[in-house]
Amino acid sequence: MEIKPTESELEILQVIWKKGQCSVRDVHEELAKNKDAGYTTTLKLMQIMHDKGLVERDTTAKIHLYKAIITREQAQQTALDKIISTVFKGSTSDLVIQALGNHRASKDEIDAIKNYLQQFEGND
Amino acid sequence: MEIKPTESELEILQVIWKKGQCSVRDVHEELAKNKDAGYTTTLKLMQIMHDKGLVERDTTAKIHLYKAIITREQAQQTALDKIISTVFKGSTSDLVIQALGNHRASKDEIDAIKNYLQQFEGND
DNA sequence: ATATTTGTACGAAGAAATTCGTATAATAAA
DNA sequence: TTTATTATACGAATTTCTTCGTACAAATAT
Repeated sequence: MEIKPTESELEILQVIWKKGQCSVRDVHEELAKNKDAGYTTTLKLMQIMHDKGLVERDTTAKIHLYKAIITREQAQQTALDKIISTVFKGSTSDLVIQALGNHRASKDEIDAIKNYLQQFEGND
Repeated sequence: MEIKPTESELEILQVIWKKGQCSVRDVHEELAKNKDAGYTTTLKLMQIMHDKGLVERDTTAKIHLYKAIITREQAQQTALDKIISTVFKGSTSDLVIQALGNHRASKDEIDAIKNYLQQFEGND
């Protein structure tokens, strides 16, 4: 089964991931800070996401509450796989180096990565 | 000005980046290895890419030759920026760690990255 | 010279994603 | 209780992306 949220779906998932559980209004108001689209647009998108199985919802109350089914990690992996194959010639290290180079990672970020790499010491 | 090639445009750009300069047939035959779409589909896409300013072309001969305007690095950066902001909460190190963790980077790749990180030693 | 092949141009169908208007039910306020 | 507000449902218009058919020009082969 494919899990490839569209652009708009991703914006919505971000809000849900952050807040954990949301009504359509919760999501819409969060989106409205950066974007302007009608309330029913957000509603419709969330209904479609439900149809697709990206979110589940509790409809016991009048205000339906949505939760993510797909995890942030899954979405991250899907997104990574896609760009590694489409723009990075399949090379993970190219991606990593480009990411570090142009985003001017902070010292903390660099440290986190160095630290992470430690575990590969002598593993060959 | 926005530069956001679509999925299909990216497939075409990959071929052009690799070969440097291509006719529609060059691109189409390369794509045909993994996909099957008609020749005129590729042609049309490349014409649209020209309209959008993703590629330039030399029309002096009957067979038009296309070159990329947008570089692979630009496309990489755009793609990275997008996913870092949409799925990685803005955190480059999260992306790097996820990339290294799940793609089982080879020893060479890990070494390349460690090596790259050397340059940040004592830089703070 | 004529037919075939190989190329571009381009309109338009098809598919997917996004947006919105209107209907209608439930709750809250007057 | 009537009115206003706040929900969901859902059809349908719009937009963007993809695909292809047809027309026609140029080069090549017969």
